[in-house]
Amino acid sequence: MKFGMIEGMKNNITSIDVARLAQVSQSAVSRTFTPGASVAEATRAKVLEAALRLNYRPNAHARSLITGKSRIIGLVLSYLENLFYPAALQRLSERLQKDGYHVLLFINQTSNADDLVTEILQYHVDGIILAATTLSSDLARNCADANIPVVLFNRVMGNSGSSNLQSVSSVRSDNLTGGKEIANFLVKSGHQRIAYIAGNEESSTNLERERGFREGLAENGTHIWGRATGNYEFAQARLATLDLFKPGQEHPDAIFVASDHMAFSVMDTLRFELGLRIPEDVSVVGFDNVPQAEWGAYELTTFNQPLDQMVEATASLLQERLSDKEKSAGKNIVISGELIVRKSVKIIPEKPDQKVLAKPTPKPKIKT
Amino acid sequence: MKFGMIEGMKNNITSIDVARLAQVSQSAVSRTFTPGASVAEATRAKVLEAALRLNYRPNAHARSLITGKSRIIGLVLSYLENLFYPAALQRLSERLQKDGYHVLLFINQTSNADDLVTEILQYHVDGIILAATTLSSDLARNCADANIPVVLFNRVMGNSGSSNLQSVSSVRSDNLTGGKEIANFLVKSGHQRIAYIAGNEESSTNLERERGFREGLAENGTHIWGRATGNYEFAQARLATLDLFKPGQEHPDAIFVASDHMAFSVMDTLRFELGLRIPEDVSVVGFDNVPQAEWGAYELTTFNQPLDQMVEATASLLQERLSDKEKSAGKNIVISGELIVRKSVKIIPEKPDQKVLAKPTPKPKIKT
DNA sequence: ATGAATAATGCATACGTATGCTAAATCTAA
DNA sequence: TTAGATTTAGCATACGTATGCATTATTCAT
Repeated sequence: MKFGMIEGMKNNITSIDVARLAQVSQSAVSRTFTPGASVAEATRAKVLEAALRLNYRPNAHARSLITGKSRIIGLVLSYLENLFYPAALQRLSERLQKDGYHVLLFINQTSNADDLVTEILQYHVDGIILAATTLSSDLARNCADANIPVVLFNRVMGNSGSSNLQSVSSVRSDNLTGGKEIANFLVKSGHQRIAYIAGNEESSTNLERERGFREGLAENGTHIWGRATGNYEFAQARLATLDLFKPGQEHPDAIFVASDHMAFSVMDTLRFELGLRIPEDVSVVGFDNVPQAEWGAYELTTFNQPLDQMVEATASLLQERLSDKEKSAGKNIVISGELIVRKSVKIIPEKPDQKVLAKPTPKPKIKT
Repeated sequence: MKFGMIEGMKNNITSIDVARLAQVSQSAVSRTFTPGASVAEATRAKVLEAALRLNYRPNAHARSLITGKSRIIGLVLSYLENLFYPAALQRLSERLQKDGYHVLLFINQTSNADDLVTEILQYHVDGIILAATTLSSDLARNCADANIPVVLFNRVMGNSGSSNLQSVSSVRSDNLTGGKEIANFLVKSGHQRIAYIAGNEESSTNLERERGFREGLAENGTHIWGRATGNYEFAQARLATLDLFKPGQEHPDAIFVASDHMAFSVMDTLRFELGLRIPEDVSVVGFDNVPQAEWGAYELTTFNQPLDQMVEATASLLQERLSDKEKSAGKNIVISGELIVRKSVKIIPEKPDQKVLAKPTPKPKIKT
């Protein structure tokens, strides 16, 4: 191999190099690469040719130093095992790229969100999306001070501490209604012993889904028959199932599992460890409607979180904050979803001789 | 809301502000935040306190402008449906964070890799990881010129064009041996009509796996009985399966599917559309060993790609290139995996009266 | 105590770009 | 053609930090 700096080989080509070659000022080069700037078509052409020849690309760091905008969005995730998040990540990424933004990704399986956000702030990101993670009120204040818009994706800010932070927005689906509709559906389809397997007890998603579920059951004159916690994890969901199906005692005839990801674990456990049939022996309902839910092995009835709409809302929310500057306050956007009926729930025909439910509830039809 | 700049409210706190408050020079502040720099403990303390009070964080852009290092790694992915990639992403991200690097994520489902790398280069990333994507030789040259190390993850550079680029490394598992071992296993366990469902025809993973598979079969005196393409996609894998199992004709008794993700689709199709039992009627083998493979619904026999080792190798490779500067040439690292036997393959007892292998291959029905 | 060696500090500059301002060039309307 | 309006080009500066160099403070051995 030849020695280092061979003719024409320069490591960092700057706008000055291009300017020299194109016989123009550095300003002209800059303006050529700044949309909307005032450059004559002729010089623009000269610059572009020189840039092409030298293989020049503007230095994003220098640019953001001047403009104060990095066109980077910080994205924080907790885990990716649950396919809902890879799907969300992919769409968010593509959506932001379309707007000319780039994604600085952080996964805080181990470390906590606060430290990460601190690191993110060093890059002077234009905005932050927190998915599957919450942030402390301290951090929220920091972001507010730095005037960086924050969007919680699929979470809301706990009212612990200052939830009055108007720089924090959120996008989520209508977990409350989701829980309620599932309750309705299970009761109407004739189930009597309805259990709940919870996700992370502190997460807003779990709280809302469970509350909606309880309210829905109450409206039908019944209540949760059994409950266990799966913490949104596959392995724990199995244990929760075993807990609800201890041998020698009566078991649930339906389970609402707080996420599809856990529901798959529950279904596997029911079928292959406990030898039960779904839906003949037990009905299972999930939440999220991840791609796997429609796979033949599961055919899971679940509540759809409209990912595209959620992503779109998140991106628009960011855009709005980024243009309006101080203007818009933090919004909490709720996207309504819908029940997707597949084959994991048994429709129990109403036997006339059998007191099925609270009052009459005449039609065990399916509601969408 | 009150007017803009209230007392003590400053948008961008710089090292100069900290210096002023701490009664030291800007240099002292810089050195305090530069590991290994020469600062007295006393001044360091003063600086840290002032920084804390002002909530100061060094500006990463300004820093990289000076140092020429951004501590950012560009990571390019194609798709995330296949759980192998989310898993890889998560581990890569955590591993790089541990080394103080941050991940700029690009997903090029739609756009092509070349444009993306162009964008990445604007951020003067310290390195690039390409997973589930190849890059053109043009791009490789660009990166080489900019002296940016590139690592292909789970891919090798096609020999199209200049594969002599010594700035491009690669990390992959031993696909060849994997294919071979699977062939061996299927033959030894008594299968006669062994089919292959391919991934993306041009991908190095598919080429290597298929080649190993063919060689393995050849060593056992047999060959591929049927073949179809699933292009690494769930829906296409179903069509490939239907193609191999056209009604009224003999069908395979074993299928090697080029990825677990496709294998799930194949299994669902076999069971729920074609009414076949696994492994009694058909055996299925996958490749990757994604988490789902051990789920009760599938229990998929597959070849394990040791993710942790691959990630570790990738990170070390980058580190090596980043420190040694010009030194190290591009390496191609191959990590050996191993067959994970679960329940999706039937072990057919050797019947004495039946010539099992080598010669006969009684019915040359469909040939690919 | 004293000179030598070392550590700590500050000054000034450079990184690569965007942009306000001024001067020059070009265009428009009589 | 010419004055005025408009577009374009260049100059100079600022963004926030790291770092070489010179200077001063501190340590250490003798």
